[in-house]
Amino acid sequence: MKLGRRLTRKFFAREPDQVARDLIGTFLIRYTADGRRLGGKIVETEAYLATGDPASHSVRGKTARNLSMFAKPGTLYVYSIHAKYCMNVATESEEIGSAVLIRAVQPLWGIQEMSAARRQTDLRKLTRGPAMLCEALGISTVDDGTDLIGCRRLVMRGAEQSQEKMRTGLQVGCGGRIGISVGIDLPLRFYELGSIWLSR
DNA sequence: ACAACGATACCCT
DNA sequence: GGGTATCGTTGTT
Repeated sequence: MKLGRRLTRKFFAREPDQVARDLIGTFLIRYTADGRRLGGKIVETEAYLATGDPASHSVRGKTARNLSMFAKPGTLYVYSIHAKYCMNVATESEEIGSAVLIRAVQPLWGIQEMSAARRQTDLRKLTRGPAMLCEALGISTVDDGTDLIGCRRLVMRGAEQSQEKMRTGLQVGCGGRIGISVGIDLPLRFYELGSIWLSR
């Protein structure tokens, strides 16, 4: 697996649906305290808009909880739900409350560690959902507000070449978002077509 | 101080 | 596909 460059501030400083689409096929990597690598390929994301999106946590403006959505693009927004955690990355620009939810990852590195963290040996159930992947990677609200640009412990990297995506036939599908009751008609969920690692 | 509620997932069927 | 455990955030007393 050839990794490309770390994703830049500029990458995240775009509309959340653009970022969500382009994140498919990139790599999410967590380095443990002893330097081991956990993570894999991002195969499913959802965009949450700053305006006109009733499902977005930023819909009622800035609060203590969603502060990281309004931080610099590339900032991690981690929130708790149902006694679990979900991770997002802030997009566009500071003071604009938009983000991309990471929904599913294809496990590639640190299978042993992630299985232990998930208390789960079935690979298909390791990172197949936003809360699952956070548990597998050891991400919680202590990571909220982390600036991904320049963070040593948590890294997002591109594929080696943008052409590589085309050559390996990675195609991105799009549809309505999952697990919410409003704004489900908006085509803001993105996923790798044909992937067996999606949340649903 | 407290109760309701989720951008969930698990454990059944 | 349905019921429910579980807990931080939020809005209401």
